Parts: sequence; C-alpha cells; structure tokens
Amino acid sequence: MVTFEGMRVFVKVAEAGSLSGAARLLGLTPSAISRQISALEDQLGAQLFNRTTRKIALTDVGRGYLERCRRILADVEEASEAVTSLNATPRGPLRVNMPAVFGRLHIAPALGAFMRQYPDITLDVEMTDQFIDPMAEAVDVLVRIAELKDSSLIARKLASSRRAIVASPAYWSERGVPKEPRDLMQHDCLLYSYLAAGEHWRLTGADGVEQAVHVSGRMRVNNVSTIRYAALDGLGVAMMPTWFVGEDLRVGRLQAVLNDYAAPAPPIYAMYPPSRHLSPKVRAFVDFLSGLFSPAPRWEAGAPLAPRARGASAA
Amino acid sequence: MVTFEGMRVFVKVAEAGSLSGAARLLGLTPSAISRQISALEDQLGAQLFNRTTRKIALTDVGRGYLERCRRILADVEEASEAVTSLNATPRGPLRVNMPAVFGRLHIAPALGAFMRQYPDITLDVEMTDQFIDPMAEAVDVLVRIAELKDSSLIARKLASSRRAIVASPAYWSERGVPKEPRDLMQHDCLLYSYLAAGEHWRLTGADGVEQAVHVSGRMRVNNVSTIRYAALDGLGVAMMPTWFVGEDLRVGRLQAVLNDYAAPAPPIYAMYPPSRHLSPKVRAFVDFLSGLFSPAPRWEAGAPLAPRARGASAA
DNA sequence: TGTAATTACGGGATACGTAAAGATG
DNA sequence: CATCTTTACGTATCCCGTAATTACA
Repeated sequence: MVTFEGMRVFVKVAEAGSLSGAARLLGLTPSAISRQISALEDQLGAQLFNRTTRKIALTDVGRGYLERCRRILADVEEASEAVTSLNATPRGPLRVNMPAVFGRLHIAPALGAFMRQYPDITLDVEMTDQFIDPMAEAVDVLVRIAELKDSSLIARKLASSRRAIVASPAYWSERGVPKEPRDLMQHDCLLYSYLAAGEHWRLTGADGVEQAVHVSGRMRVNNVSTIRYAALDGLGVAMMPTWFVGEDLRVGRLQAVLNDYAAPAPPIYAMYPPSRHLSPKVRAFVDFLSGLFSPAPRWEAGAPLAPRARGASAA
Repeated sequence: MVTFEGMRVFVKVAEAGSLSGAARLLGLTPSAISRQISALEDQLGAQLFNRTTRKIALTDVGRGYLERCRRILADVEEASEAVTSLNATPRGPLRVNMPAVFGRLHIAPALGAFMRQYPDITLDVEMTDQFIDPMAEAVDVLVRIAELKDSSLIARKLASSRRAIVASPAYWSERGVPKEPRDLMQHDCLLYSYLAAGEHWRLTGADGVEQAVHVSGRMRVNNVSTIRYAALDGLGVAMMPTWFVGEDLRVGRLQAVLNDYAAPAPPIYAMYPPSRHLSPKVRAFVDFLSGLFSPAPRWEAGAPLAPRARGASAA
C-alpha cells in the first residue's frame, strides 16, 4: 500500500528535480530514493517520472499526483498540529464529578476563577456522593473523599482533613466542656449512621494511643448537613470533618473540644483515568484544585476552635 | 513520523471499539494493534483512547483526529484511483514526432481513425527529419527510419523496407532494362547525396553475394522527393525505399528492375522512453502504428513492379 | 474463569548504505 | 571525467507473532 513516506520522497524529488538532489535534501542515499520512487510507481501501477540516467521529468500522471500528494501531506501535517495544539491549550468539554456538599462548600465558589482562566473549557459539573466509573460516565475528573483503595485511576491528593468534636457554644456552656475523650460518654452525641461504627468515636492522643469512646445520643442521621443543623441548634455533640464545619468554627457558631486528640478523616483526592499523555484540560483542572487547597486548606486556617467557656464536665 | 498504516489501524480500532476487534478485522494480533496505537499516540504526543484492560473509548482529541484521518485516507485512496483510472484509458496529450515524408505518406492518412478510436487523446504531431531527444522535447513517441543504434529508448519495429531500382516506363523503354547489377553502370543514375556512399549501390543476389556497383549520373540531390520527381520525369534510375515509391510502382508511374536482388533499407521503428509502466496512450499509439503496417505494409502489397518492356540493356 | 490490553522476547521481513555498473554531457 | 540512476549485496532496524502478565467482568 502507498505510504506517507513515499509521498514525501516523491514530492521532494519533484521539487529537487533529481533523485540525487532529493537524497541530499533528505539525508539519504540516491539508491534509497530510487527504490522509494520505484516502489511508489509499482504501487500505483503507473509511471510518475520519465527518467534517463541523467535527468528525470514528471509525467502527466505524475504532475496530477504531485498536486494531490501536496494536499494530503499538508492535511496530515495540519491534523497532527491540530492534535498537539488542542493538546497544548486546555480546551473542550471537561466533565467533573464531586461530592455534593464538599463541592458546594469548597470548589463551586472558586469555579468562576477557573472558568475565567481557561475560556476555552466548557465545564460540566456533576455532584454525586456515590462513587462512579469515570470511563463509563465519560467523566474526566473525579473528586472523592475517601481512603485510597486499589483503583485503575490516578489519584492526586488535594488536601488532608480531620474530624473535630464540635457543639454549639450554648451547648458547651450548658453541659460543660469535656477534658478527656471518655467525658464524651456523658454527652448527647449526634450519630452518623452511614458509618457502621457510628457509635464509637476513635480518638488518638498526643501520646499516639487510640481510644474508642462509646458515645450515645438521641439522634442518628445519615446526612452530615442534618447533623450540622442539629449541632448548631445545640442538640448535641458531633464529630465532623473540619472541611465541613471549618467556617462554623471560624465564626464561632460551633466550637471544637479535645483538640489535642486526632481523629481520622479521609483525605480529598482528585482522580482521573491513567494515560501517558494527560490532556491539558484535565491537567489544568487538577492543578487548579491542587492550588485551591495548598499550602493549607482554608478550613485549617487560623480560627478560634476551642470554647471560651471553661466550665467543667456536666453532671 | 505518523504513518498511513497507523491511521488505518486507528480508524479500524475506533470503528471496532476494541483493539482485539480491530485485530481480528485486520488479520493481526492484538499486540500489533496495541503497539500501533501507542506509537501513533507517541508521535502525536496526545492520548487518542482512554483505556482500561477491558474497554477503550475515544478521547475528545481522538474523536477530532479520527475525522481528519478518515478524510485523509479517503483522499489517499482517491489519488491512487485517479492515477490508475487516468492510466487505464488512453487519454491526455500525446506528442509524437515522425519524419516528414514518411509521416505524410503513411501515418497522416490514418490519424483520423486513431482520433476517433481514442476520443480522450489530444494529439500533437510534429514532423522533423532530424533525430530529437524525446525527454528534452517532451515527446512521447518517435517514429524513425534508421538502423537501430544504441539508445536509451525502447524501439518497436513497425515495418521493414527495401530499396528498389526504379525509373519511369519511358526511361526503361528508351534505355533498356538492366538484367544484372553491373548493367547499371551504363545508366544515368540519380544520386542521393545524404549518404556518403551514394555513388555505390549495394545489391545482394539470390545467392547471397553482395555486389557494389559504382553508379554515376548528372544529378545529385539530398532530398528524396526531388529524386522521385526526376525519376518520374524519366531523368534517370533511382534506388529508393519501397515505402516511398510503392504507390508509383503500383500504378505504374515507376517500374522496378533487378527485383531478384535485395537492397538494404532501414526498417521503420516506433521509439519511446523506457518505463516499467508504459502509459496507455503511448501503448495505444504504438499498437495503432503497429497494426497499420501488419501483416505487411501497404507498399509491399501486390503491385506490378517490373517493366513490361523487355528491351536489352542500352548500348 | 474467560476475555481484553499490555509487555518481553525471538525471528523474519524490510530498508538502509556501500559498492559497482551503465550512461550521459 | 564527473555526475546521475540503477542494481546487487550485506547488515541493521523495525515489526510482527507467541507467550506471559495484569486487569476486569
């Protein structure tokens, strides 16, 4: 079958007017050029050049073929450049999927800046909390808050998070502030029923020892927003990710206790299909997300965490 | 550099929706397909497919490239077909060069039939008697009357010819008919000055013995037509190619003697540049010429050659 | 478990360069 | 005689198939 390289050689020979000249231009030997042209002529079943041992001249057929070849070679070049330039500046549809609450709180407010920075990107944001298959759903980037499990996706850590023990200032004033994890057993705790272990809160002390405190309360909810509202209402103590209640803590609507104890919280990841040639739009978005949470996520920024009330634990 | 074969594989994979499927369609192994796609992606510096081990899906870049590839491959195909179809039916400009006298006598009268048989051929007839370089002059076919000499051209013999000893019936009546070559020494011979050996006529008898007869006369001309007119006028004996005086002999304006002796005359050749792929228009014309003179050229067709007058050699 | 994609490895086809021959100005 | 085209020949490279690996349904 006729080959791209054969066409290029043919055009070069026609331009140079000789096989030897084309050979010099292409950095090959005349024999290689001769064979290329012969092969092309055989494949076409027609003579492209009239040749003597001294000179060559295009045939009528060759002249017509030359024009077509020039056009085709230009098209090939243009196609390659289209790909690489498409690849150079982020553009085109970008489909991202993120958890609803986290997305609304920490990503959505910044998307305007992203859209302004990359005017050729069309953003399609979907917020769902269940994990999805990015290949099947044609999603380019996935934001997930979860411990990394084996996956066929590339995961880039955007931020870490921790859980805080929070309640409203009114609640702490009324019920007292716990000094140690076990004090929580005396409190009305708001339980997150999505986790099976919802009734045990695990806290790791400064000494590295983890304690599991059995907590109880009158409300069990599978929805973090409901828990937050309950906490704001002074209905009890909640253990919530800092990314979720960071603003509440900063403005003092909620106050955190036992800040010397660490509670595990899954990090936030951006995930995307693996490929040796990462598309610029995906790279741009992931870089954008990464910058959003570095050097430190906003929810960890300086803010009053602890209640001012110093009352002892309630009776 | 990106290759047509790579493009074909890419399109097939996109159509099949899987590397394995494309491999089956193309009669190759999945590994070959995988490498082809990987190489294409490397050359373009961009990902064309999102892949898992189970399925592949075009990227946005790949979708765009696919369309361009389809277009390019169609153009390549069309260019090849244009060449082969152009090459299939004789068409286009055909430049032929032939000797003026021979052309006018034996080719020109038949060109009408040729033009009607090949309506797509544009004929450009040039009549010159000197040999030309078909490459330099952009001539496709050359008709020459000459002994074949080393040449870079393909020569196809169209017809053979011989020389005849002719004079007008009146001349033979007046001067008598020669019975043997040496009788010619007693005649007024019309000499052709183009040949250096014009003053010796070489005749080969039935026994294969060649005799060189020294002839003389009062006219020496470098132009066969002038010699013919002189012969018609009864001015003397001429040795002329049968293709030139065939008609005169047939109608009896001239009569030939010594018909048992053979005189050498160069054959008629069609010549054209060598090429492994002979263009149809050239083939058509050469075949046409060949048919024109076979099985026997008109000038050798049955005709009265010998003078009826049986008078002995003149004194 | 079966199928799909990828990678390592060995063998064969392809294409190059070198060298020589033929030819032309 | 210098240069251009073509062909023969040896070699290096490329590319394919086989087989093994990994991943996914």
